[in-house]
Amino acid sequence: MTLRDVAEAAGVSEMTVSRVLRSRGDVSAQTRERVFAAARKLGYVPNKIAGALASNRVNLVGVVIPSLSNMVFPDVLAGIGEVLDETPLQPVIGTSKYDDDLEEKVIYEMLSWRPSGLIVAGLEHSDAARAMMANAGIPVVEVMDVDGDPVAACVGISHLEAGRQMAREIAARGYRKIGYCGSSSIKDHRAQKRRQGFEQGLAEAGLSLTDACLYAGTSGFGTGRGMTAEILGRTPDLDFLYYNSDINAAGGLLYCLEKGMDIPGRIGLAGFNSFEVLDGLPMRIATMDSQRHDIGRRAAELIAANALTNEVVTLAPVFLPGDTVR
Amino acid sequence: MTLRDVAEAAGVSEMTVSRVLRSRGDVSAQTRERVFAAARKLGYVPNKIAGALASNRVNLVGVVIPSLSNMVFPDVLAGIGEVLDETPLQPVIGTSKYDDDLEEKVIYEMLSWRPSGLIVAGLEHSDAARAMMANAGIPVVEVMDVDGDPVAACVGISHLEAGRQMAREIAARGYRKIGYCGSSSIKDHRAQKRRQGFEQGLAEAGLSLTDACLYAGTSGFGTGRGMTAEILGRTPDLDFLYYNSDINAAGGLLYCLEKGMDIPGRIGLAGFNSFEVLDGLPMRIATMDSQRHDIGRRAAELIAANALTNEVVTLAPVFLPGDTVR
DNA sequence: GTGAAAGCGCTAACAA
DNA sequence: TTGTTAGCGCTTTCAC
Repeated sequence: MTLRDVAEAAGVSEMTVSRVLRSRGDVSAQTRERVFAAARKLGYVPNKIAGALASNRVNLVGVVIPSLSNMVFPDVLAGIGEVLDETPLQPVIGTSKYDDDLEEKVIYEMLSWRPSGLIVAGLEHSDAARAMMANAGIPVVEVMDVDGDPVAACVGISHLEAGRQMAREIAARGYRKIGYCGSSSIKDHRAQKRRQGFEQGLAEAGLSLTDACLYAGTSGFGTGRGMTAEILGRTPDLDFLYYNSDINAAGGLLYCLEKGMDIPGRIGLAGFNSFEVLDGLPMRIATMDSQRHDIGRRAAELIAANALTNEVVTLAPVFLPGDTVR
Repeated sequence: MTLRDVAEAAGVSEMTVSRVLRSRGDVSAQTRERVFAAARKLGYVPNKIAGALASNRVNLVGVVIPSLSNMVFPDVLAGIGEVLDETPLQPVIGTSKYDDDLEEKVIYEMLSWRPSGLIVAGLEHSDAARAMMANAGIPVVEVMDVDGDPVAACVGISHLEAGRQMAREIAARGYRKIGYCGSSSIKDHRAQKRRQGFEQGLAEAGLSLTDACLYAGTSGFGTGRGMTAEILGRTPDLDFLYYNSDINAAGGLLYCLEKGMDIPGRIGLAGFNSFEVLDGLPMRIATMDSQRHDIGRRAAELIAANALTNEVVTLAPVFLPGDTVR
């Protein structure tokens, strides 16, 4: 089923069919109707492969993220989608599973489709991936994080600063024996930066981390619960726990409540990300809104504007005290 | 940057370059090296658009799901990804936002790229969408649900039967005043089928639904909490609550525990889906594993095998009693 | 083992 | 307003 078939059925040239189906140029209402009728009758679906090759235009935007299971990324995608819905552009998602080599392959695959733009999560990539992004000749935006050396445009928050700010909030509230619960994966660059900023912030307040508990695997209530049990078992006099994610913090919260601990008096808790699903826990967890929806929007806006810039857009995360800090 | 550039740099024909880069046919080791070197030096990225047009092969599999925010679908995608990772095929995701017209457009867009297969969630589609799927000429698989009239191959569970089975389990455990909490959206076909099956199952046990509470919007702890407060406020003597989703059930669980209710004695709770993140709640919620990971795998296997069949694969959901039923 | 010619289905550019 | 021509970058096919 090709344009030619439709053209024959409608008794016009292929070019006229092409014009009608793309609403380009002037075509008489009568011809247009005949073409539409023929296309509909034949169930014609245009071949974008051929169209893209001929026009040298591909209305796709590659989006490379580590994972879809981490609730952070669907929110970024939602922001991207909102903006691209107003344009002819369509996002195409690829996942890197937190693996730089796989990310490189995914980026390569995407670029081989000659998309109109590329959005990649994070600033840490293989040299080859960085080279591809730099030479892609299309708008490329690195998202989520601004602490590093972007190859291209960049939209995100400073996770270092987010950690530092959290430390300041905690210190100002008089917590002194502070523990950290997070991922042991060095691949989780942003969580590592938050922890680093957090420790810096504590140092600036004359404090330091008393204990830390790390896990391998996925975040979850069970994970948060387990880490909390472990760290409090080891260091019972901690008066604050900072978690890499709200999900883990929620597990910790449930654990502490079950143990009858006074929150936020005896112990305070804070997480990161601000997930809407969690509204409805016994207490609202102190957290920081990571602005991921806006990050998606801003990145998509740069792509939609065909901006070949290297500008860095730094958004400010917002501290939400909730109920788990004094 | 085209094949021609690489060919010139390597001093061979375009055809030889093409063969080397696709590892097709016999090329001398020496020539192959020269070509690789040239390609690497130039940073050549093949143009899949042109390749696809010439070879009439597109190694993409379209996957159309309602939403990425609903944790159900990332699990299905993970199953699909696992299988396709063993093949040259790549999934491309599109979302319909629970809108039949949008779904139709997304399917149309996908088919216009001439993918090697198509996976679509659900059995309810516009007539045009059904026609496209029937005439796509590629393997098409409808997933999640088997209660209905598939156009193509189909892999899923019976949500009617899942609801019925849950009703049997509840009735067998002696619960008698039963409430349902779920979505008011008629677009959530599978939840509607579970409810319908649930009511049938209750009827078979000589019972009926005492009350129901519906919400518009997204599921979440807050939503579950709110529905639970409302339905128990209205009908305080309910002894069981069946939720459309574990997420809402979790909110209900937290609410009931706060009110000091005896679970599962005074009241029992059950949800649907079995989400791993929720392991770690104060009690394990009674639920049903929806087999979504396997559904993804089986669907992808049909695509990978290039199966142009209309077979229906019915998987069996598994009842998990947890701690919230007697 | 390598190359030349033709053409995939469409659109840009120009002609009528 | 409509049609004609050329060609996008690759792969298929066939020749050497």
